[in-house]
Amino acid sequence: MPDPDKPQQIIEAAIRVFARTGYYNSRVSDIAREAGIAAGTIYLYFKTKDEILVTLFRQKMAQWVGYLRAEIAGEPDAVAKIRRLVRLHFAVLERYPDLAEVVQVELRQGQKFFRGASAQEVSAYFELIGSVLAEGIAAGRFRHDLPVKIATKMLFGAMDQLATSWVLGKRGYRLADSADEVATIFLKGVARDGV
Amino acid sequence: MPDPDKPQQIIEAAIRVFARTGYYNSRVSDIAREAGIAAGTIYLYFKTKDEILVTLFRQKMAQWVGYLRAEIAGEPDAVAKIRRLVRLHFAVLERYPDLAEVVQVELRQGQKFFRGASAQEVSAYFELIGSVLAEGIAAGRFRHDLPVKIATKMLFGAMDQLATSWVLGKRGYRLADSADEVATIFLKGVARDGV
Amino acid sequence: MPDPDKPQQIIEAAIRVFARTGYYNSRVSDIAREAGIAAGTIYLYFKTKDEILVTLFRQKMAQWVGYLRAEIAGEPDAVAKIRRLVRLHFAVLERYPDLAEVVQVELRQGQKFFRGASAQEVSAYFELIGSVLAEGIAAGRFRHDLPVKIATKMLFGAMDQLATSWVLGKRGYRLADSADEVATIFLKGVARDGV
Amino acid sequence: MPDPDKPQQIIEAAIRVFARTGYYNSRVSDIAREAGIAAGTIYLYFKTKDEILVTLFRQKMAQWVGYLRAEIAGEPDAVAKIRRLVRLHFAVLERYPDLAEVVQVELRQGQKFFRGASAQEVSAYFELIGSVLAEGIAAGRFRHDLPVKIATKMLFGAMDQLATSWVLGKRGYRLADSADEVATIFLKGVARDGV
DNA sequence: TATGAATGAGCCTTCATTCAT
DNA sequence: GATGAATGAAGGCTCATTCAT
Repeated sequence: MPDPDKPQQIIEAAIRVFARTGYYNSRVSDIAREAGIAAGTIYLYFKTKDEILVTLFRQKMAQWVGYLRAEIAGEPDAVAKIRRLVRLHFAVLERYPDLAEVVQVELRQGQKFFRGASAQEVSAYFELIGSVLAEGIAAGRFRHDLPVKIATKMLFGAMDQLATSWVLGKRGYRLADSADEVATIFLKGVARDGV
Repeated sequence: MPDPDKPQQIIEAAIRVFARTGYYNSRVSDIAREAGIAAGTIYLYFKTKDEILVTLFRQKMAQWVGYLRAEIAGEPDAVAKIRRLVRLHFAVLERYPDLAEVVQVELRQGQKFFRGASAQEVSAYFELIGSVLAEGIAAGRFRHDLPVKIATKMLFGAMDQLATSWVLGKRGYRLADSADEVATIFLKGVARDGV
Repeated sequence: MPDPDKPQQIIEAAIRVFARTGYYNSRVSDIAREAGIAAGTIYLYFKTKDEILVTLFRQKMAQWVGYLRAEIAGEPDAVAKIRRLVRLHFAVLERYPDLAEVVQVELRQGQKFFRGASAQEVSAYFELIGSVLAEGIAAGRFRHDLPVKIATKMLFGAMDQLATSWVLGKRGYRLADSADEVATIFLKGVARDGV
Repeated sequence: MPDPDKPQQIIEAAIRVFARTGYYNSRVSDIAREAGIAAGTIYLYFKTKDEILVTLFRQKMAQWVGYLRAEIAGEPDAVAKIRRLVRLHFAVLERYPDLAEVVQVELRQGQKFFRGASAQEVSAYFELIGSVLAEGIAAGRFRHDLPVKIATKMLFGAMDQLATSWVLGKRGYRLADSADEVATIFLKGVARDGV
């Protein structure tokens, strides 16, 4: 009977290993050792080394977006939702540092990711942000002529850069402390005039 | 006598090759072929493949930041400088697509870059933005309590994400068209209340 | 208690698999799947993959030679026996194409076969032919100074080559149609002068 | 400058290694060691391990057939040509034992050879034999209704089997000693009645 | 300085075999 | 006996780097 936990264990091990040495500098056998299994075992669950990375990213991104979506649903309006979303974005990264490392730094390799298999998962995040912005426009909280796509990418990029700097700065401070400021600046930037 | 042009030719060739296949999937011999020289010749000018990438990034970042600094110096105030900076950031990427490809997508590999040899060059860009923000605060155009570091990263991240999306979207539209909107949203976000 | 049919089922499955992909390109798990059992089960009946092949060859060769011996026994003289033997040789191959594939093409790998474990079974075939030739010499049908060993190998080689060509030609014609001609040419070649 | 001898050296080394351990049991690094070069060097001249084997076979077969064709051309008639051909066939194998080993035993693996890339080279040999038989028929030395294709395969198979037995018997006798007997039996078998 | 053939360490992947269930 | 998940040794191939010319 195939162990239903193995793939997950391998993915978690891969996150730790990739976070430590980077995808291209990690050997499959490193992942195996980290997972406490034999190298060959990995191939019972993943066809290639690449597939581990793609699966890892898709799964984590999907979980993440799903989690964010559920959490912000309870907020009363678009402004509160954006504030919550930024706070959660940072909180997740702070809670799962290895994951943050992989997502922020390692996954930025052309071809394989945003451009490839995982484009869909990233779009889901964009769509989540976009829908909140649209809600805010409809509610008159944001500029009625706000270019949603641009604003979406700006917010994502802003959060992403804060996170990247934090990761590269070896997490020497609390990322969450920046959340409110980031939200404030962004919200002011997209606010309806006179509000 | 060392040919003073060779290293530059190699770097330009490397940009094209990395843009096409990515750093890890590019062979030194590919760069050599692209540069019209023999593989061994590269080692007369660079100690390792890594060094090509680091040199490339440092040089281009330094040029870029120098160029931006010079260009925005002529602008009358911080607001105009930010607008100009965003426009130029996008214009450069649009003008040198291979460079954009490398900088936006390929260079996001941990260890080797932001975290390592090139941290300094990225900081220079951050400092440029930061100084403009400080100027704006001093001039009363931006919030007097603006957290400069956070705002700096937000602007950089926003531009970066717009650029990345554009590169990954195979440049199917004019990146420059977004410049003014990006600047507008950001400027509004950091503006002094009541201005 | 060991299932007495299992080894045979494995052998029959192996014949089909080897015929399809060749010995070295067949996996033990392929044989298992073909036999409808688990891979591990094979090791209850065979010590190694090699052993399957050796057992297969020995068994089939022994059966084959036994069958031929019995069949030709009823023929009145050496000439009729040779004719019958050639016809049967071809008929068997035509009837069991997978077996033909394995014997003709796959088993020709040095070390493991003629030279090794199966030498005996092949010799048995040679001895059968040799004994018919001797009978023919004694009966004055074949040259009294016929070099029996050479003639034996010639007949075997001739049949073998016809069969191999037929297998490699994807059996696009009736092999049995050549039987009489082969027998005729051979018999004329070894006949006593003036007969 | 690519060494024009390297591929040939590799082929000759491969013949010795394959003769010793068989194709599937030989490692590329074994061939390299035998050739006195590094393993990687082989890949400068051959794309895959398979390609070595195919190239080897094609080249040697072509040389062999070319040599036989040239040599028998000087013989006065078809009968003399067949005698010469058999003698030479055996002589070549006796002179190049490693080649004999590879050709006789190792190359008999389905898929890859007779059936694949080398079919053409084997056919060339068949055609050579066939043309001599046709010549003999035209000259009235062989049966006018001789089935040339069958007879061709018979002669090839006969020679081949003699050679195989000799190789497998570790060459404990002189193969050439059988040449005349083989030729005699075959020639008698195909001779025109009453000649 | 320039070349590019040669090197050989390194790694992904396969698969025969084992063994706990 | 039967299973099939797990093992881990093995090997083909790549490619950064070297060095004789």
